[in-house]
Amino acid sequence: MNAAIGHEPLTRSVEDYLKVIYSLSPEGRTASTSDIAHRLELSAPSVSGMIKRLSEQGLLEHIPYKGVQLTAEGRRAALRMIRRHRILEAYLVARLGYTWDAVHEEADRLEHAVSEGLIERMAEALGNPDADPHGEPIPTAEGWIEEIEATPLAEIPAGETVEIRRVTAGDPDRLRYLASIGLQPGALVAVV
Amino acid sequence: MNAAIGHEPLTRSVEDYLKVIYSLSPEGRTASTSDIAHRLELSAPSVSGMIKRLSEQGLLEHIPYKGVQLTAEGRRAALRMIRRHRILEAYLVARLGYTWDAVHEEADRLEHAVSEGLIERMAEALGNPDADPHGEPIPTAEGWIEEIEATPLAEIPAGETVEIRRVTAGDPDRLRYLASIGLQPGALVAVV
DNA sequence: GTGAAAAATTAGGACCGCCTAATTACTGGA
DNA sequence: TCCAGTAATTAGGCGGTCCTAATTTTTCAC
Repeated sequence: MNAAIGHEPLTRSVEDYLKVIYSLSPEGRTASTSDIAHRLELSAPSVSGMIKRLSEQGLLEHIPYKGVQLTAEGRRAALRMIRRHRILEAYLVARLGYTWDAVHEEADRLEHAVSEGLIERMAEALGNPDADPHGEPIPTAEGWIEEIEATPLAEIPAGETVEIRRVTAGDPDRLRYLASIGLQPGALVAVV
Repeated sequence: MNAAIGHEPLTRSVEDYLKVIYSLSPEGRTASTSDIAHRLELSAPSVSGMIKRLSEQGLLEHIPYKGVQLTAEGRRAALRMIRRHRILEAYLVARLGYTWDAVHEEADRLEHAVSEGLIERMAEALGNPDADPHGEPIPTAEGWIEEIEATPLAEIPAGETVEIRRVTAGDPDRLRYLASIGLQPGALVAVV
């Protein structure tokens, strides 16, 4: 019945599981119980139990003792959360003076509470950006996400000048340091 | 231990109870179980159970079969939620194009998720407003709330011209109607 | 190929926040 | 004053999400 309107409301927990599983199972690969548990800072049995419920709900496929993969529906829900998260981060930085090291935590809580409508208003207010402050691509409302390709800085030969695409660090201290030396998406750096 | 830092984190449910109890027990009066249940759209036994937990936590005082009243701590928490709610409403209207009939629902969800810091940034971005879009006063961060005095429009004698202070309607349809005839806080109306 | 370590699951329990049904306490009219 | 109606509480349950302890399955090194 709710399938008709697109998606039944998911709990915060479920939303968190889906996001983590999405990021742990790229390209048709599979996420393990213990990796999920580690990322969510939960015990493995808790994750086992949730996996059972989620696969019964059709959000993921589970091969016992092997791993877990999102279904199309699970992936859609995960991308919806990632879109929310990244638009929130972009908005907080652009409009409310947040620094990129501080937005993650705030967005992590807000992403469960904002309505679809508010997210779209925020996106629109920003001119529908396609990346968040860290350079991560923002999925479209339809669930399409750009596969961005970038070469790790470490692999750039000395002497070349390149543009920073994204910064995958998560640690606030590290992010502050990187910002302090100007190492942010869009910056041009010469490798020495 | 958490009392030292001001307040332990409250659950969404608890926050909702405190808000409702605050609004139902003005001036040292008491709120009844059934009124609370009605406002929260919960069963009376659920409310009874929660009241027990909240009074054990020191957030309210309960005289069985008589009613309930917030403690200083409960009142502080309630005012914190009201501040959040009203700043959110003000921000959504001022900065994201919401109309005053649509903000309530959004703020009701966000108020549980925003950080103190975000609320203060929003307030600051708006120049620390002292009322929300409905004219309701916004408590300060310290928990002080303006007692606004206004005369119901119905009590104004015909022929007088007065300024609308606040509009206590909650129904979105009614609010849209009132907005359509210009009946919003700040408007000057002549009573006929 | 086997046995120990690692990973995953099952078993069993707790807490929160809700419910309905049953009971108890209060209140106001005859 | 007493009793009926109303309000509140207690009793007992349930789903969701977490936990620890015990068990099972898999994997890997020898």
